[in-house]
Amino acid sequence: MQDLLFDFISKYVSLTEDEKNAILSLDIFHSFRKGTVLLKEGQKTKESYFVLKGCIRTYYVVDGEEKTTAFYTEMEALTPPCVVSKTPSEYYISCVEDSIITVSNSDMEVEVNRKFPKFEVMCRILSEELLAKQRIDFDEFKTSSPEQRYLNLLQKRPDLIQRVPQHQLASYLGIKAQSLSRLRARILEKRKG
Amino acid sequence: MQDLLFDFISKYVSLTEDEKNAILSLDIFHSFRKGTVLLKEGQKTKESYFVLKGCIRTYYVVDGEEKTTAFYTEMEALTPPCVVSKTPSEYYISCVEDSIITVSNSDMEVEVNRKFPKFEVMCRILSEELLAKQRIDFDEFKTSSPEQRYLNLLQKRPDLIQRVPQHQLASYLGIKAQSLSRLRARILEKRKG
DNA sequence: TAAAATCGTTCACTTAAGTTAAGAAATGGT
DNA sequence: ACCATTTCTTAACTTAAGTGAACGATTTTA
Repeated sequence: MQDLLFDFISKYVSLTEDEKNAILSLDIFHSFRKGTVLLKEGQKTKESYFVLKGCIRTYYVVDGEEKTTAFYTEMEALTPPCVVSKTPSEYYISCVEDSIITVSNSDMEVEVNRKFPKFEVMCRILSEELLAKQRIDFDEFKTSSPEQRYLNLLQKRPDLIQRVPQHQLASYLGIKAQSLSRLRARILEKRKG
Repeated sequence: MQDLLFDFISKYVSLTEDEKNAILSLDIFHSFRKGTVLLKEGQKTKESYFVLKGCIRTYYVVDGEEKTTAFYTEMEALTPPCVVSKTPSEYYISCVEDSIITVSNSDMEVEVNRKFPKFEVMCRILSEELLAKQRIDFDEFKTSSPEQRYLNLLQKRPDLIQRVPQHQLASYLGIKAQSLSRLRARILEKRKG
Protein backbone atom coordinates (compact mmCIF):
# COMPACT_ATOMS: atom_id res chain seq x y z
CA MET A 1 0.00 0.00 0.00
CA GLN A 2 2.84 2.38 0.88
CA ASP A 3 4.30 1.84 -2.58
CA LEU A 4 1.19 3.39 -4.13
CA LEU A 5 1.90 6.59 -2.21
CA PHE A 6 5.60 6.63 -3.02
CA ASP A 7 4.94 5.92 -6.70
CA PHE A 8 2.61 8.91 -6.73
CA ILE A 9 5.14 11.16 -5.00
CA SER A 10 7.92 10.01 -7.35
CA LYS A 11 6.09 11.71 -10.21
CA TYR A 12 6.90 15.04 -8.54
CA VAL A 13 10.11 14.64 -6.49
CA SER A 14 12.52 11.79 -5.76
CA LEU A 15 12.78 10.70 -2.14
CA THR A 16 15.73 9.19 -0.28
CA GLU A 17 15.19 6.20 2.02
CA ASP A 18 15.51 8.55 5.00
CA GLU A 19 12.74 10.72 3.67
CA LYS A 20 10.52 7.73 3.00
CA ASN A 21 11.09 6.49 6.54
CA ALA A 22 10.25 9.92 7.93
CA ILE A 23 6.90 9.73 6.16
CA LEU A 24 6.23 6.17 7.26
CA SER A 25 6.96 7.07 10.87
CA LEU A 26 4.04 9.52 10.77
CA ASP A 27 1.62 6.58 10.70
CA ILE A 28 -0.80 8.10 8.21
CA PHE A 29 -2.33 4.96 6.65
CA HIS A 30 -5.91 4.20 7.69
CA SER A 31 -8.78 1.92 6.68
CA PHE A 32 -12.41 3.01 6.84
CA ARG A 33 -15.65 1.11 6.36
CA LYS A 34 -18.20 2.18 3.79
CA GLY A 35 -20.39 4.91 5.24
CA THR A 36 -17.81 6.18 7.73
CA VAL A 37 -18.09 9.95 8.14
CA LEU A 38 -14.59 11.51 8.11
CA LEU A 39 -15.72 15.11 8.62
CA LYS A 40 -18.97 16.74 9.71
CA GLU A 41 -20.43 20.17 8.99
CA GLY A 42 -19.43 22.68 11.69
CA GLN A 43 -16.40 20.65 12.71
CA LYS A 44 -12.89 22.12 12.74
CA THR A 45 -10.10 20.03 11.30
CA LYS A 46 -6.55 20.23 9.97
CA GLU A 47 -6.73 16.93 8.13
CA SER A 48 -6.06 16.28 4.46
CA TYR A 49 -6.83 13.01 2.70
CA PHE A 50 -5.26 10.99 -0.07
CA VAL A 51 -7.22 8.02 -1.41
CA LEU A 52 -5.15 4.88 -1.99
CA LYS A 53 -8.13 2.60 -2.50
CA GLY A 54 -11.86 3.20 -2.47
CA CYS A 55 -13.94 6.33 -2.85
CA ILE A 56 -14.94 9.24 -0.65
CA ARG A 57 -17.45 12.02 -1.32
CA THR A 58 -18.04 15.55 -0.10
CA TYR A 59 -21.62 16.73 0.45
CA TYR A 60 -23.58 19.61 1.92
CA VAL A 61 -26.88 19.22 3.75
CA VAL A 62 -29.32 21.93 2.61
CA ASP A 63 -32.86 21.83 4.03
CA GLY A 64 -32.26 18.25 5.14
CA GLU A 65 -31.22 17.25 1.63
CA GLU A 66 -27.76 15.97 0.70
CA LYS A 67 -25.99 17.80 -2.13
CA THR A 68 -22.97 15.83 -3.32
CA THR A 69 -20.32 18.02 -4.94
CA ALA A 70 -17.28 15.80 -5.43
CA PHE A 71 -15.94 12.25 -5.46
CA TYR A 72 -12.32 11.32 -4.80
CA THR A 73 -11.04 7.93 -5.93
CA GLU A 74 -7.67 6.17 -6.24
CA MET A 75 -4.66 8.55 -6.29
CA GLU A 76 -6.73 11.68 -5.66
CA ALA A 77 -6.04 14.16 -2.88
CA LEU A 78 -8.44 16.32 -0.89
CA THR A 79 -7.60 19.21 1.40
CA PRO A 80 -10.96 20.58 2.63
CA PRO A 81 -11.33 24.36 2.13
CA CYS A 82 -11.93 24.72 5.88
CA VAL A 83 -8.36 23.53 6.55
CA VAL A 84 -7.04 26.36 4.40
CA SER A 85 -9.41 29.02 5.73
CA LYS A 86 -9.19 27.76 9.34
CA THR A 87 -12.96 27.94 9.77
CA PRO A 88 -15.54 25.25 10.65
CA SER A 89 -16.32 22.90 7.77
CA GLU A 90 -19.33 23.69 5.61
CA TYR A 91 -19.65 20.14 4.37
CA TYR A 92 -19.44 16.45 5.21
CA ILE A 93 -16.98 13.88 3.94
CA SER A 94 -17.90 10.21 3.97
CA CYS A 95 -16.74 6.93 2.46
CA VAL A 96 -18.74 5.67 -0.51
CA GLU A 97 -16.89 2.32 -0.26
CA ASP A 98 -14.55 0.58 2.16
CA SER A 99 -11.43 2.69 1.65
CA ILE A 100 -7.74 2.95 2.45
CA ILE A 101 -6.72 6.54 2.92
CA THR A 102 -3.73 8.49 4.15
CA VAL A 103 -4.73 11.11 6.69
CA SER A 104 -2.24 13.89 7.38
CA ASN A 105 -2.67 17.11 9.29
CA SER A 106 -1.42 20.55 8.39
CA ASP A 107 0.91 20.85 11.43
CA MET A 108 2.61 17.69 10.24
CA GLU A 109 2.92 19.14 6.74
CA VAL A 110 4.46 22.37 7.99
CA GLU A 111 7.01 20.28 9.88
CA VAL A 112 7.81 18.07 6.88
CA ASN A 113 8.12 21.10 4.58
CA ARG A 114 10.57 22.63 7.03
CA LYS A 115 12.70 19.49 7.19
CA PHE A 116 12.50 18.60 3.51
CA PRO A 117 12.16 21.67 1.27
CA LYS A 118 11.52 19.48 -1.75
CA PHE A 119 8.11 18.80 -0.22
CA GLU A 120 7.29 22.46 -0.46
CA VAL A 121 8.01 22.24 -4.20
CA MET A 122 5.84 19.17 -4.60
CA CYS A 123 2.95 20.80 -2.75
CA ARG A 124 3.19 23.90 -4.92
CA ILE A 125 3.21 21.90 -8.15
CA LEU A 126 0.37 19.68 -6.96
CA SER A 127 -1.77 22.66 -5.97
CA GLU A 128 -1.13 24.40 -9.27
CA GLU A 129 -2.06 21.25 -11.19
CA LEU A 130 -5.20 20.67 -9.17
CA LEU A 131 -6.22 24.31 -9.56
CA ALA A 132 -5.85 24.10 -13.34
CA LYS A 133 -7.68 20.76 -13.51
CA GLN A 134 -10.52 22.00 -11.33
CA ARG A 135 -10.79 25.18 -13.41
CA ILE A 136 -11.29 23.06 -16.54
CA ASP A 137 -13.91 20.93 -14.76
CA PHE A 138 -15.77 24.03 -13.58
CA ASP A 139 -15.68 25.55 -17.07
CA GLU A 140 -17.03 22.34 -18.61
CA PHE A 141 -19.79 22.25 -16.04
CA LYS A 142 -20.79 25.85 -16.72
CA THR A 143 -20.78 25.53 -20.47
CA SER A 144 -22.77 22.32 -20.78
CA SER A 145 -26.28 21.00 -20.19
CA PRO A 146 -27.07 18.23 -17.66
CA GLU A 147 -27.26 15.73 -20.53
CA GLN A 148 -23.87 16.79 -21.90
CA ARG A 149 -22.41 16.62 -18.39
CA TYR A 150 -23.64 13.06 -17.99
CA LEU A 151 -22.24 11.99 -21.38
CA ASN A 152 -18.98 13.73 -20.51
CA LEU A 153 -18.77 11.85 -17.20
CA LEU A 154 -19.48 8.60 -19.04
CA GLN A 155 -16.35 9.32 -21.14
CA LYS A 156 -14.06 10.60 -18.43
CA ARG A 157 -14.93 8.66 -15.29
CA PRO A 158 -17.05 5.69 -16.37
CA ASP A 159 -16.13 3.88 -13.15
CA LEU A 160 -17.98 6.50 -11.05
CA ILE A 161 -21.28 5.68 -12.75
CA GLN A 162 -20.85 2.07 -11.68
CA ARG A 163 -19.60 2.51 -8.14
CA VAL A 164 -21.69 5.45 -6.91
CA PRO A 165 -25.48 5.54 -6.14
CA GLN A 166 -27.50 7.34 -8.83
CA HIS A 167 -29.00 9.93 -6.49
CA GLN A 168 -25.50 11.01 -5.42
CA LEU A 169 -24.40 11.15 -9.06
CA ALA A 170 -27.44 13.28 -9.86
CA SER A 171 -26.57 16.04 -7.43
CA TYR A 172 -22.95 15.81 -8.58
CA LEU A 173 -24.35 16.64 -12.05
CA GLY A 174 -26.40 19.49 -10.59
CA ILE A 175 -29.82 17.87 -11.03
CA LYS A 176 -32.39 15.74 -9.13
CA ALA A 177 -32.32 11.93 -9.12
CA GLN A 178 -35.60 11.76 -11.06
CA SER A 179 -34.17 14.00 -13.78
CA LEU A 180 -31.12 11.77 -14.11
CA SER A 181 -33.35 8.72 -14.53
CA ARG A 182 -35.38 10.53 -17.20
CA LEU A 183 -32.28 11.83 -18.95
CA ARG A 184 -30.79 8.33 -19.13
CA ALA A 185 -34.04 6.97 -20.55
CA ARG A 186 -34.00 9.80 -23.12
CA ILE A 187 -30.45 8.93 -24.22
CA LEU A 188 -31.33 5.24 -24.61
CA GLU A 189 -34.40 6.20 -26.64
CA LYS A 190 -32.25 8.31 -28.99
CA ARG A 191 -29.78 5.46 -29.53
CA LYS A 192 -32.59 3.09 -30.54
CA GLY A 193 -34.72 5.43 -32.69
CA MET B 1 1.08 51.03 -9.09
CA GLN B 2 4.03 48.85 -7.96
CA ASP B 3 2.94 49.39 -4.37
CA LEU B 4 -0.33 47.57 -5.06
CA LEU B 5 1.67 44.50 -6.04
CA PHE B 6 4.03 44.71 -3.08
CA ASP B 7 1.16 45.27 -0.65
CA PHE B 8 -0.45 42.14 -2.01
CA ILE B 9 2.77 40.11 -1.72
CA SER B 10 3.36 41.38 1.82
CA LYS B 11 0.28 39.49 2.96
CA TYR B 12 2.19 36.27 2.24
CA VAL B 13 5.93 36.96 2.64
CA SER B 14 8.05 40.00 3.52
CA LEU B 15 10.46 41.20 0.85
CA THR B 16 13.79 42.99 1.22
CA GLU B 17 14.61 46.00 -0.98
CA ASP B 18 16.90 43.77 -3.03
CA GLU B 19 14.09 41.36 -3.70
CA LYS B 20 11.72 44.16 -4.65
CA ASN B 21 14.28 45.53 -7.07
CA ALA B 22 14.78 42.10 -8.58
CA ILE B 23 11.06 41.97 -9.31
CA LEU B 24 10.95 45.51 -10.70
CA SER B 25 13.86 44.75 -13.02
CA LEU B 26 11.72 42.10 -14.70
CA ASP B 27 9.58 44.84 -16.24
CA ILE B 28 6.25 43.07 -15.78
CA PHE B 29 3.85 46.04 -15.63
CA HIS B 30 1.68 46.57 -18.68
CA SER B 31 -1.35 48.60 -19.75
CA PHE B 32 -3.99 47.25 -22.12
CA ARG B 33 -6.96 48.89 -23.82
CA LYS B 34 -10.46 47.55 -23.41
CA GLY B 35 -11.04 44.72 -25.87
CA THR B 36 -7.38 43.70 -26.13
CA VAL B 37 -7.05 39.94 -26.52
CA LEU B 38 -4.24 38.64 -24.28
CA LEU B 39 -4.51 34.99 -25.29
CA LYS B 40 -6.24 33.13 -28.12
CA GLU B 41 -7.55 29.59 -28.42
CA GLY B 42 -4.91 27.25 -29.82
CA GLN B 43 -2.06 29.52 -28.77
CA LYS B 44 0.78 28.32 -26.54
CA THR B 45 1.88 30.58 -23.72
CA LYS B 46 3.81 30.61 -20.47
CA GLU B 47 2.27 33.85 -19.23
CA SER B 48 0.45 34.44 -15.96
CA TYR B 49 -1.52 37.58 -15.17
CA PHE B 50 -2.19 39.63 -12.08
CA VAL B 51 -4.78 42.41 -12.34
CA LEU B 52 -3.77 45.68 -10.65
CA LYS B 53 -6.57 47.71 -12.18
CA GLY B 54 -9.40 46.83 -14.53
CA CYS B 55 -11.02 43.53 -15.47
CA ILE B 56 -10.18 40.60 -17.74
CA ARG B 57 -12.32 37.64 -18.73
CA THR B 58 -11.77 34.11 -19.97
CA TYR B 59 -14.10 32.69 -22.59
CA TYR B 60 -14.47 29.72 -24.89
CA VAL B 61 -15.92 29.92 -28.39
CA VAL B 62 -18.31 27.01 -28.97
CA ASP B 63 -20.18 26.88 -32.30
CA GLY B 64 -19.29 30.51 -32.88
CA GLU B 65 -20.76 31.50 -29.52
CA GLU B 66 -18.75 33.01 -26.66
CA LYS B 67 -19.02 31.23 -23.31
CA THR B 68 -17.58 33.38 -20.54
CA THR B 69 -16.40 31.33 -17.56
CA ALA B 70 -14.50 33.78 -15.33
CA PHE B 71 -13.76 37.40 -14.55
CA TYR B 72 -10.60 38.61 -12.82
CA THR B 73 -10.58 42.07 -11.21
CA GLU B 74 -8.30 44.07 -8.91
CA MET B 75 -5.81 41.94 -6.92
CA GLU B 76 -6.79 38.69 -8.62
CA ALA B 77 -4.32 36.33 -10.31
CA LEU B 78 -4.77 34.05 -13.28
CA THR B 79 -2.46 31.29 -14.48
CA PRO B 80 -4.19 29.71 -17.48
CA PRO B 81 -4.51 25.91 -17.24
CA CYS B 82 -2.59 25.60 -20.54
CA VAL B 83 0.51 27.08 -18.84
CA VAL B 84 0.39 24.30 -16.27
CA SER B 85 -0.41 21.51 -18.73
CA LYS B 86 1.93 22.90 -21.43
CA THR B 87 -0.69 22.44 -24.12
CA PRO B 88 -2.34 24.96 -26.49
CA SER B 89 -4.94 27.16 -24.82
CA GLU B 90 -8.57 26.07 -25.00
CA TYR B 91 -9.85 29.55 -24.33
CA TYR B 92 -9.45 33.27 -24.95
CA ILE B 93 -8.54 35.99 -22.48
CA SER B 94 -9.49 39.57 -23.15
CA CYS B 95 -9.79 42.89 -21.35
CA VAL B 96 -13.31 43.89 -20.31
CA GLU B 97 -11.98 47.38 -19.41
CA ASP B 98 -8.79 49.37 -19.89
CA SER B 99 -6.51 47.48 -17.49
CA ILE B 100 -3.13 47.52 -15.78
CA ILE B 101 -1.78 44.02 -15.43
CA THR B 102 1.47 42.34 -14.47
CA VAL B 103 2.47 39.73 -17.00
CA SER B 104 5.05 37.17 -15.90
CA ASN B 105 6.17 33.98 -17.59
CA SER B 106 6.82 30.61 -16.00
CA ASP B 107 10.56 30.59 -16.91
CA MET B 108 10.88 33.84 -14.98
CA GLU B 109 9.03 32.30 -12.05
CA VAL B 110 11.26 29.23 -11.97
CA GLU B 111 14.26 31.57 -11.89
CA VAL B 112 12.81 33.75 -9.12
CA ASN B 113 11.85 30.69 -7.06
CA ARG B 114 15.40 29.43 -7.40
CA LYS B 115 16.89 32.72 -6.25
CA PHE B 116 14.36 33.48 -3.52
CA PRO B 117 12.92 30.31 -1.95
CA LYS B 118 10.36 32.39 -0.06
CA PHE B 119 8.63 32.85 -3.41
CA GLU B 120 8.12 29.14 -3.63
CA VAL B 121 6.33 29.32 -0.27
CA MET B 122 4.15 32.20 -1.39
CA CYS B 123 3.20 30.41 -4.60
CA ARG B 124 2.25 27.28 -2.68
CA ILE B 125 0.10 29.19 -0.21
CA LEU B 126 -1.54 31.22 -2.96
CA SER B 127 -2.34 28.11 -5.00
CA GLU B 128 -3.78 26.34 -1.99
CA GLU B 129 -5.96 29.35 -1.15
CA LEU B 130 -7.17 29.74 -4.73
CA LEU B 131 -7.90 26.02 -4.95
CA ALA B 132 -10.03 26.17 -1.78
CA LYS B 133 -11.81 29.34 -2.90
CA GLN B 134 -12.54 27.96 -6.34
CA ARG B 135 -13.81 24.71 -4.80
CA ILE B 136 -16.33 26.69 -2.74
CA ASP B 137 -17.41 28.66 -5.83
CA PHE B 138 -17.86 25.46 -7.82
CA ASP B 139 -19.87 23.86 -5.02
CA GLU B 140 -22.12 26.92 -4.76
CA PHE B 141 -22.66 26.87 -8.49
CA LYS B 142 -23.58 23.18 -8.49
CA THR B 143 -25.97 23.40 -5.57
CA SER B 144 -27.95 26.45 -6.66
CA SER B 145 -30.37 27.53 -9.38
CA PRO B 146 -29.58 30.29 -11.90
CA GLU B 147 -31.73 32.69 -9.85
CA GLN B 148 -29.89 31.84 -6.62
CA ARG B 149 -26.58 32.22 -8.45
CA TYR B 150 -27.53 35.68 -9.62
CA LEU B 151 -28.66 36.76 -6.14
CA ASN B 152 -25.47 35.30 -4.73
CA LEU B 153 -23.37 37.28 -7.20
CA LEU B 154 -25.31 40.42 -6.30
CA GLN B 155 -24.15 39.86 -2.71
CA LYS B 156 -20.57 38.82 -3.30
CA ARG B 157 -19.42 40.79 -6.35
CA PRO B 158 -21.97 43.59 -6.91
CA ASP B 159 -19.36 45.53 -8.90
CA LEU B 160 -19.28 42.83 -11.60
CA ILE B 161 -22.96 43.35 -12.39
CA GLN B 162 -22.22 47.01 -13.04
CA ARG B 163 -19.01 46.76 -15.00
CA VAL B 164 -19.62 43.71 -17.17
CA PRO B 165 -22.07 43.34 -20.13
CA GLN B 166 -25.19 41.32 -19.28
CA HIS B 167 -24.67 38.70 -21.99
CA GLN B 168 -21.20 37.94 -20.60
CA LEU B 169 -22.63 37.76 -17.09
CA ALA B 170 -25.33 35.39 -18.32
CA SER B 171 -22.93 32.76 -19.60
CA TYR B 172 -20.86 33.24 -16.42
CA LEU B 173 -24.06 32.21 -14.59
CA GLY B 174 -24.52 29.25 -16.93
CA ILE B 175 -27.58 30.60 -18.80
CA LYS B 176 -28.52 32.59 -21.92
CA ALA B 177 -28.72 36.40 -21.98
CA GLN B 178 -32.50 36.28 -22.55
CA SER B 179 -32.94 34.07 -19.51
CA LEU B 180 -30.97 36.51 -17.37
CA SER B 181 -33.19 39.38 -18.52
CA ARG B 182 -36.29 37.38 -17.70
CA LEU B 183 -34.91 36.23 -14.36
CA ARG B 184 -34.15 39.82 -13.35
CA ALA B 185 -37.66 40.90 -14.33
CA ARG B 186 -39.03 38.01 -12.25
CA ILE B 187 -37.05 39.10 -9.19
CA LEU B 188 -38.25 42.72 -9.53
CA GLU B 189 -41.82 41.45 -9.89
CA LYS B 190 -41.52 39.45 -6.65
CA ARG B 191 -40.16 42.48 -4.74
CA LYS B 192 -43.13 44.58 -5.78
CA GLY B 193 -45.93 41.97 -5.46
C1' DT C 1 -35.25 -14.27 7.37
C1' DA C 2 -38.58 -10.78 7.97
C1' DA C 3 -39.29 -5.97 8.47
C1' DA C 4 -37.50 -1.50 7.49
C1' DA C 5 -34.99 1.58 4.99
C1' DT C 6 -32.85 3.02 0.86
C1' DC C 7 -32.70 3.24 -4.01
C1' DG C 8 -34.12 3.68 -8.87
C1' DT C 9 -37.75 4.44 -12.06
C1' DT C 10 -42.01 6.19 -13.91
C1' DC C 11 -45.91 9.43 -14.26
C1' DA C 12 -48.59 13.73 -14.30
C1' DC C 13 -48.14 18.31 -13.49
C1' DT C 14 -45.55 22.83 -12.70
C1' DT C 15 -41.88 25.88 -13.42
C1' DA C 16 -38.12 27.78 -15.71
C1' DA C 17 -34.65 27.78 -19.23
C1' DG C 18 -33.67 27.43 -24.47
C1' DT C 19 -34.94 29.21 -29.08
C1' DT C 20 -36.27 32.33 -32.52
C1' DA C 21 -37.49 36.71 -33.68
C1' DA C 22 -38.25 41.55 -33.27
C1' DG C 23 -37.37 46.02 -31.80
C1' DA C 24 -35.57 49.66 -28.64
C1' DA C 25 -31.48 51.56 -26.38
C1' DA C 26 -26.73 52.34 -25.96
C1' DT C 27 -22.15 52.47 -27.87
C1' DG C 28 -18.44 53.08 -31.12
C1' DG C 29 -16.17 54.68 -35.19
C1' DT C 30 -15.58 57.85 -38.95
C1' DA D 1 -23.67 64.00 -36.20
C1' DC D 2 -24.65 59.84 -38.41
C1' DC D 3 -24.59 55.09 -39.37
C1' DA D 4 -23.38 50.49 -37.96
C1' DT D 5 -22.86 47.45 -34.41
C1' DT D 6 -23.57 45.73 -30.14
C1' DT D 7 -26.40 45.25 -26.24
C1' DC D 8 -30.65 44.57 -23.69
C1' DT D 9 -35.37 43.45 -23.32
C1' DT D 10 -39.79 41.37 -24.51
C1' DA D 11 -42.77 37.85 -26.42
C1' DA D 12 -44.49 33.30 -28.09
C1' DC D 13 -43.35 28.77 -28.34
C1' DT D 14 -40.48 24.45 -27.26
C1' DT D 15 -37.88 21.64 -24.32
C1' DA D 16 -36.23 19.97 -20.14
C1' DA D 17 -35.74 20.16 -15.19
C1' DG D 18 -38.30 20.45 -10.54
C1' DT D 19 -42.04 18.44 -7.67
C1' DG D 20 -44.89 15.12 -5.42
C1' DA D 21 -46.42 10.67 -5.43
C1' DA D 22 -46.42 5.79 -6.25
C1' DC D 23 -44.29 1.31 -6.70
C1' DG D 24 -41.06 -2.36 -7.28
C1' DA D 25 -36.22 -3.74 -6.39
C1' DT D 26 -32.38 -3.83 -3.59
C1' DT D 27 -29.92 -3.44 0.60
C1' DT D 28 -29.61 -3.08 5.63
C1' DT D 29 -30.38 -4.41 10.04
C1' DA D 30 -32.64 -6.33 13.87
